[in-house]
Amino acid sequence: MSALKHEIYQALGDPARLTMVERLGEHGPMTTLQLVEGLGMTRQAATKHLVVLENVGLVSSTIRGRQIMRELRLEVLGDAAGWLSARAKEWDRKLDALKKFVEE
Amino acid sequence: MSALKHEIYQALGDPARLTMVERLGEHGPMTTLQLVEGLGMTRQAATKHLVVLENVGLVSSTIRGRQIMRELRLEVLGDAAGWLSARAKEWDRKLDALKKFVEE
DNA sequence: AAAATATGCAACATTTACGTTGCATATTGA
DNA sequence: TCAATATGCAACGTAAATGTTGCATATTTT
Repeated sequence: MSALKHEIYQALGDPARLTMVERLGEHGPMTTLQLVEGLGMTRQAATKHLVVLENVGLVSSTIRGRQIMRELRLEVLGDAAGWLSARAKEWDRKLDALKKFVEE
Repeated sequence: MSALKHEIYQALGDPARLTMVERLGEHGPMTTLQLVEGLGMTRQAATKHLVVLENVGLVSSTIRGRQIMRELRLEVLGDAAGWLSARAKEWDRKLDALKKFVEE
């Protein structure tokens, strides 16, 4: 599932979802019930968040018997991070050049 | 105005706001009216988006007579980009180690 | 087979986000 | 001074996001 740029950041822009992403990054694949722990919400609410993350490609799911393992897709996260970093650097150069131009 | 991590991504997670950030990065400081051009919304709507960007520190404003110059704060954007990149790399190592451990 | 576990799905309530219209205010330029 | 420009502020409407409850289904485990 490929997504527009802003959709990735929108997905990361919710505290519960960012926490889930962090957990998946720190501890590897886990189930809905493991992910919902301590978030202060129901399993159903957590599932909705996971669907959002899945829709933008940040998380993938694999059925394991009666449970579903959710996994962080680092390529997608890496792309989002890379794009932002590249823009920040690019704009830094551009705005610097612009500043010097104005000062002349 | 310092913000929680997810708030920065939430701010970037709207197409109109991301476009504004891109414009400010590409062309330097500009006014509300310049920023709203081509976005297909009223000036008042654009102002609200700019307030969101300002609240998370991504944009700063300076009054210039009857107009307001909006400026991209690259340090803040760089921090957000850096944090995401650092996590992506860190988790890549961790999950790789985890994978090898499981395979044994 | 029965109980426990892990999940899906749908209806619903509440809040937040996004955008509009209308009018007020301040600054600039003719 | 008067018109044009650039903006602020508030009320309002609508749609989307977030969360809940209740019940159904599928898979272990005992």
